[in-house]
Amino acid sequence: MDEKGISKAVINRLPRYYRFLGNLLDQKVERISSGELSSIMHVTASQIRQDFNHFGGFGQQGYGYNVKYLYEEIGKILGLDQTYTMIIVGAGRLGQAIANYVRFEKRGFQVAAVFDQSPALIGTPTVHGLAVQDVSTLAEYLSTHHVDIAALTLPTKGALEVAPVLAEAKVRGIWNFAHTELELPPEIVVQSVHLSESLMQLSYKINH
Amino acid sequence: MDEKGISKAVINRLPRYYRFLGNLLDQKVERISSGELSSIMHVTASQIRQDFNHFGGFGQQGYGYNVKYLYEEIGKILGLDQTYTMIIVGAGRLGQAIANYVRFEKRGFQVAAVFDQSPALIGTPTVHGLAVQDVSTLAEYLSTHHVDIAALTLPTKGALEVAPVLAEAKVRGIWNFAHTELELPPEIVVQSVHLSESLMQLSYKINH
DNA sequence: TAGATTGTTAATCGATTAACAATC
DNA sequence: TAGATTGTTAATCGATTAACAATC
Repeated sequence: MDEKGISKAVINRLPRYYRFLGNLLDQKVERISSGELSSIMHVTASQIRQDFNHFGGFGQQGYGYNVKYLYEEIGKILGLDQTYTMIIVGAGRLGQAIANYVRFEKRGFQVAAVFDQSPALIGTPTVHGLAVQDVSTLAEYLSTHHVDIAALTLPTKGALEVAPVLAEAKVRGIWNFAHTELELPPEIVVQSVHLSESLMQLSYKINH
Repeated sequence: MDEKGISKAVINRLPRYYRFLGNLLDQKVERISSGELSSIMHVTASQIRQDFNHFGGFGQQGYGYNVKYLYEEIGKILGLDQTYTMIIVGAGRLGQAIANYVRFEKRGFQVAAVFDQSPALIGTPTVHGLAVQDVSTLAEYLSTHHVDIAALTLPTKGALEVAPVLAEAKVRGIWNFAHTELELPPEIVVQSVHLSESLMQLSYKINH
């Protein structure tokens, strides 16, 4: 299990492998060869074998890969065998969508609190009876509660204000939906989802 | 303007350039060199010059790049000088977020209709008075209205059912938020946003 | 003109694909 | 054992960086 120095390209492919393997599991497929997986996923068999080998041999010569085992191993590499406490900062439609989404889709990510700045939203129950808290009380909340991940579903200005508060509290990761880069100490992981950039890429492809 | 054969890596970077240049414009910056842009964006100056040159010389030796001109040219390359008619299929929280988002954030993308399958949502006014229509009437709608882009903000099963209807109507692009690949004729562009994969990547990074 | 900075070629680096020996 | 398929090395391809001549 030499997981050091795995290239970013490989990591980015892991969730897709995980999704396809999950589908195969649902279809009760027990084993699969790199060649079969290759034709389902439209990538080369060579890449599949190369990718899996970065983490040590998951397969068996002459047999292929055990779907359940491979699925679970990739889940472990991705850290999906653990649980994470998550807060949502920004209780607008996107924040609500993410809160619900994470709750239903993924077991390991537990939404513990939702914050917003708008008086109109504060106190409103959103998901599963979680009341929206005032974002001005965020620092206080963080001083008494452990939080692994904060999802930032609020406008740029708010995100820039909130980022240092989260850094101070040593949150482990930030899932950033705001249209801005966040300047944070290197130990805090930032994963950004720039929806406008995705839409621009779609726009480009439509025209070329 | 030789826009043929531009690598995917370059295209994926264009929206980010566009965002930074937009910020610079807001700050009334008139000109910028690849060196300055390099230090702001944390990429090499060499890459910046290489990227821009794929589309023909935007700059001037000894001077740098004119921010406004460069911003507009990249906008054109991305197709942001045009308008697009868009529909949202799936009127849950994510669909509502996207509908609002696209309306407010980006001028060129006009939301013309919103569809859902749930009786509880149909008829409900969502954004700017757009009533949610029954997804079973989608084919009919498409036969009488021009649609450039469809955003799929509904579960996998629904997305797979709706995709061929959209293909039949020759929608130009699909912005896919469902956790699945869509099998479509090659002339239909698919841009997927897999939120769960993004969250898994965050999870990985937290642990490594 | 001199200084600055691009445009562009060449060198390096990294990622993907091909090939095949190892082995189940 | 023979056939299948991995694990892994070598070859290819593509993308990034470095260097510098062109030129504003």
